[in-house]
Amino acid sequence: MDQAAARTHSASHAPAIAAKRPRGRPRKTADERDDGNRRVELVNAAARLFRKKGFDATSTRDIAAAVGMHSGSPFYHFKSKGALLYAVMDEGMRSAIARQSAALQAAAPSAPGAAALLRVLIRNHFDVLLGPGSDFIPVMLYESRSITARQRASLAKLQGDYEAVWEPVLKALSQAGQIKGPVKLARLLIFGALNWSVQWFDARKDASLDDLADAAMALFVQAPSPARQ
Amino acid sequence: MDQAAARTHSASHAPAIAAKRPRGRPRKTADERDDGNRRVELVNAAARLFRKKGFDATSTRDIAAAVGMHSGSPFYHFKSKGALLYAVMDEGMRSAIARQSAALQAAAPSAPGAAALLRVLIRNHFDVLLGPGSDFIPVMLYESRSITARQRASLAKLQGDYEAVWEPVLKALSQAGQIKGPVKLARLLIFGALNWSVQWFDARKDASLDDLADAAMALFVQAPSPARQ
DNA sequence: CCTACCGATCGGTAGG
DNA sequence: CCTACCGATCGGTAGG
Repeated sequence: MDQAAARTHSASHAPAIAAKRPRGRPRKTADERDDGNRRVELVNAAARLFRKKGFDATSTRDIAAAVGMHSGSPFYHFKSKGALLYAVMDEGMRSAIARQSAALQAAAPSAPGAAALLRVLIRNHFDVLLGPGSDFIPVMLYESRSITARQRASLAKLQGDYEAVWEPVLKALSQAGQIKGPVKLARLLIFGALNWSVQWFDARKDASLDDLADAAMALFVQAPSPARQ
Repeated sequence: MDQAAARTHSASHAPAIAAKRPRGRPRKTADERDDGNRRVELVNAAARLFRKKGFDATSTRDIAAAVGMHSGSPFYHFKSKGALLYAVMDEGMRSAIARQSAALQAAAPSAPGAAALLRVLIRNHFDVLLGPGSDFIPVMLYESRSITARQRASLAKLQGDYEAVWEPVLKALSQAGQIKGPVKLARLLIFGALNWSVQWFDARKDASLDDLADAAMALFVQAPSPARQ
């Protein structure tokens, strides 16, 4: 909670005035002494650059320059470029899981059906992929070739947690005849349809994220058979 | 026709015995004098490596070594590494378009309906993405960040040709009520579902390409309404 | 297509 | 976190 509040605060005022930071102990020059925040800045800059240019095409110098550091300084915070990439992915997954839980929580009071739950999951997924500050998950999806097998295994566990929430929802819709075909393949195809939006979605043109969620629901989920129920 | 035949012939016997080539004028040492084929070998090796390791992580030395050349020699055939990437993408798209035409041609005699046509298109698309020798299109899909704007525009034209065949089919199914939601978004979501299979499909486990096509059809296309028609 | 090579860039480190 | 630096690698070229 404290952690989340600090993150929100930092994110909201950081772009405004980067010069003076009245918070924290003003010892020394009251400048450059805000330890942990530089690490966060590095991860954020890395996420943005890795997404825009790709991991291999982004140099650690690019990242350092983006946060006003000199070329060797990122290695004071991260032991390698790969560790920075992993931090982006790990943080992205943990944030996505937290946001998914929150989205479901917000929808819980109305005791929604499986279709309504899936819409919440899909809508949140589009937000995680395409919403403001959404560089982390696209990096995880498209740069996983550049992490080690051990790191990939750790992330796969988080992805399993993320997808575990979808499984009962999809299964229920499958059993109700509203999603057709093998549910395992349906899940893979649906995630593909959503994840690919990173490639073509343009927030300025195209539809809103709500339009996207509506279109996905219409395409994948059939109306419940009026005969039974 | 001649060109296509030559390509087919070359592709079919090349993997067998790479040593002696009885064809062509056996002047000189009857070795290393088969001009144009080295270019094809380079493109094939580049496609395989670009897919496996990514464009940025593949060095021109890797590609040279893969075809038994020395480090500077690929630049005798291609003026830059980027030109090699573009050749992979361009050849991949032209081949995909040709295969799509052939697949439709083969299905034509039975005068199939829109749903049957879509299945042919989807099945061929999976083959292009996941079938034997299918490195070209995945490279085009996942490495487009590394080509120039001009090259991207040329490829977009080819992709337009490829997708133009899908449009009337999807529109017909949409008008028949068998595909729900805005047809433009449906097309993007469907291509996403198919293209993402590159990330998870494992030919050894999982389903066959026919199973995949069946699952996609079941998920996207609803049974025609029995009331009307 | 090989030989020999170059300038640039990169990830990373020592030592403060 | 900066300064100064290193070894390795890379795309590309001249000149045959």
